[in-house]
Amino acid sequence: MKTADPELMRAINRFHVMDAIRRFGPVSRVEISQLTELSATTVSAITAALLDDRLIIPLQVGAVRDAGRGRPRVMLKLNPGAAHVVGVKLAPDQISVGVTNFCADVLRSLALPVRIDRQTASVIADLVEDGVRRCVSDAGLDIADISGVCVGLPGVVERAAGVCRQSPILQDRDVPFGDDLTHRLGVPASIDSDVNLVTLAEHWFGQTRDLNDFLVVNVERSLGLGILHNGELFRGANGLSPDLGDLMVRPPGGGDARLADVASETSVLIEAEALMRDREPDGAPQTGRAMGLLLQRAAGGDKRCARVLAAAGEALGFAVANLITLFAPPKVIISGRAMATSEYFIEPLRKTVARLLPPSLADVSDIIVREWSDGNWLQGAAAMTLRDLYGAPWGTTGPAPIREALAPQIGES
Amino acid sequence: MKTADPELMRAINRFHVMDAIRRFGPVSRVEISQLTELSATTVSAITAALLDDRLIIPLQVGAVRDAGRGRPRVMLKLNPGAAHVVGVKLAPDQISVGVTNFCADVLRSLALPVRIDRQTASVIADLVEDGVRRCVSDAGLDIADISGVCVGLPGVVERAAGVCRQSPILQDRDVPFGDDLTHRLGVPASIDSDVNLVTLAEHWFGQTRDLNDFLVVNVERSLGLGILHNGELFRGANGLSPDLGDLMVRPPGGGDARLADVASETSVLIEAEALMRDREPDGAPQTGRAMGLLLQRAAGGDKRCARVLAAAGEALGFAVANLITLFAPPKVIISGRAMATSEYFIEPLRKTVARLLPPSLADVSDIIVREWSDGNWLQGAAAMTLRDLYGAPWGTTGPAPIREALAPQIGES
DNA sequence: TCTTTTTGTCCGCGATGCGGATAAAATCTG
DNA sequence: CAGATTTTATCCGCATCGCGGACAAAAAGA
Repeated sequence: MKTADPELMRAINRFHVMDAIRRFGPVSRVEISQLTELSATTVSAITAALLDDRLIIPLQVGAVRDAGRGRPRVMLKLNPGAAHVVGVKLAPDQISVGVTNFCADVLRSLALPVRIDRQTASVIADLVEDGVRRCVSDAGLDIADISGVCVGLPGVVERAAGVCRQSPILQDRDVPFGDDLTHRLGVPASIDSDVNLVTLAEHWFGQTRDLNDFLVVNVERSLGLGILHNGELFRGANGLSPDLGDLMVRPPGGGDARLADVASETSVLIEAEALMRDREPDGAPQTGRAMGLLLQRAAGGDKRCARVLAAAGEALGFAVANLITLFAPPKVIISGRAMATSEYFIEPLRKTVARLLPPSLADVSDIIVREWSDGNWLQGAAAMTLRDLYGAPWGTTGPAPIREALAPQIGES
Repeated sequence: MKTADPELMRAINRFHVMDAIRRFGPVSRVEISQLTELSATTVSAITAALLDDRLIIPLQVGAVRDAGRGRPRVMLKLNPGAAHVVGVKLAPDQISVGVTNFCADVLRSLALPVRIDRQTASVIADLVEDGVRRCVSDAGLDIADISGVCVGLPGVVERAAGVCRQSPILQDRDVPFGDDLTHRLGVPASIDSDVNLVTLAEHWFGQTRDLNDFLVVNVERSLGLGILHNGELFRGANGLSPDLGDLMVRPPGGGDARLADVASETSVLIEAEALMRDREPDGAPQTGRAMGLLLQRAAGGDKRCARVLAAAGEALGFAVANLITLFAPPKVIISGRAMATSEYFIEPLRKTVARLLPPSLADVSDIIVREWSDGNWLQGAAAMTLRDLYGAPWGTTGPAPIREALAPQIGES
């Protein structure tokens, strides 16, 4: 635990100032003062320190005249060159790497179309290392210029420990990716659930920017759940991010099933395989291709194809209704590339949620659909690292845990 | 938002000191210093202020010799008389009221066996008001001595607003119980989900005292869920506490059902009614009586009765498995009076959880069963109010919300 | 009685935030 | 064009806080 001392005070206020500058673009000191409710004096002191550290810079482009008399405001903004970070996204069929500056602008990105499902963790780490080095070099930077790396991957990830407990793209469990990459690259590397990255990206850059509570449900080959609660990413105890695919549902047919086996793209494709094969006899089609075909057929009036998508939507809707019951978020964002944006999937989902939600929660949540590009993911990964560089000091003032060494001693007295 | 100023610093540290004194009974200043990691100087200053406010008192009973030389430690403890609070629990068939002191010791309690299911909110408020006044008077106190009142009731409660959104014991929705009672009694009154009270009681007084993350599942006439996350009660966005009974499940028979209609005592009794009636022809038996009978028959080897209990346990186990997947709590506490403690209910629950949990989470959660008395609930209600009196300063340093008045102004500039 | 040991308090330092005065830099006015 | 006005940013002095070290207090042991 961190005790509350002047240093913490400053850390908190400095973060507030940084946060205001980040969120409200070029902004003057007075505005920061109003936004943060800090005194002008304090803002001045903190911005002076930030300027001194080169974390922010004044915007002097023609001095945006703000149509009033008086001394003109000096607009401050993040210094794009203050730091560079690397974001990596591991997906079953692709590794995406991107270098961003301090504003999370993607300077250079790189996509390696590799089927990593069947690779060992060590091989994957090799690929990631190469990708990162290559991408950094392509961006005209040296690896020493990089302040941090964040890797997003599906599954259950314990960010604090840098360990991936379990993932659909890794055969092993408890893979210490964080330390491994830190060691390989000589740069602090962290890992997190891919959905957490997209959740943070949504919070920092998306339309949900000013919303402090929302859920992100990511539907791709696997299912992910990101929870923003009170402006912070929600993690279970131990810092484990939950895996939506591990939730259990009972399909109408009976029995128990993991949600991932019912409502993910992978499961839908398996389900649809028979339907597809009857007109496409050349074996199991490629994933991306097959999903396109399925959506196309559903749109073309193929009832059976539509039914497969609807079943997945209903299963996910069931889970989403329960999540809304638990978290009551004002917004639920369904994201994904192909299936997630199809009306044949979304409409049944919406209907199911509406049907199952208790009356008292009927109107609290908007369900919106958002398609994400690789750039968004990389921005999320960047944001995750940048958040540390900004020095967010939260989670440090909780009640003290009982330290084992001390507890018995007190019991005796 | 609260800015980080010296005042906040002091508030945080003072709370840490109060928390240490509360949790570790009579404790000396050095020990507080070690527990909180605050300097001896700071602890001395804060305890001096607390002593001055009469919130704590030195324990001078014979000066507990701690078997060492040197200046003897002055043990400090909470001043029981520093404040008095009232806790109220509303259950379908009973109103419990208790007066506690600053240490959450129940000084006097009172149980009104009233079937409040069918009463209007106004009548219930009348009953509560009378009960509180009576109990306070019985304790030899005046209503003016009471620092706060907290009412726990099942359902969806928005504590911050003092409104009960929806409850199985109230026909109306959005009942503003908080303001109503505050006005009636002239004492700050708050309401909360009953299971939140028991969760806080567990955290403050139970065996889970030093655990910062756990779930409480309360099984009585209705189903409740309390979540302790990071040492704080978890509430959904809007401060709504989730209602476990509103979670949806699919019973093996097919269709959708609210968990409350499958796994609560009420639902089990309805299910079992037919079985019971065949030997007990005198109409629907009393609730408490009927559950006893059901458990007795199950223990006596009645397979059908056991099956009814097992079905409820399995349904709840299904939900608990999903909750563990989401929150990964080290402990899950199943609490309740009758059914919750029966092996015929718990064993199927445990088995279901074990069967459904993903391998990566198989060992993270202990499921333990705890029977709660009225006293425990009242302590929880007391703790909820006392927490405010201690001045816990959390949740005040989050990122600033965009204030509507200011946001457009910034957009223009 | 004197030493040793442990506990609690006092003093001075540095850091922080804040309010008010002051400087800075523009427009408006005559 | 010079002074008044207005708005912004900074400087100064003050109060509060936490902390480290010196110091007092209170007991047991030598």
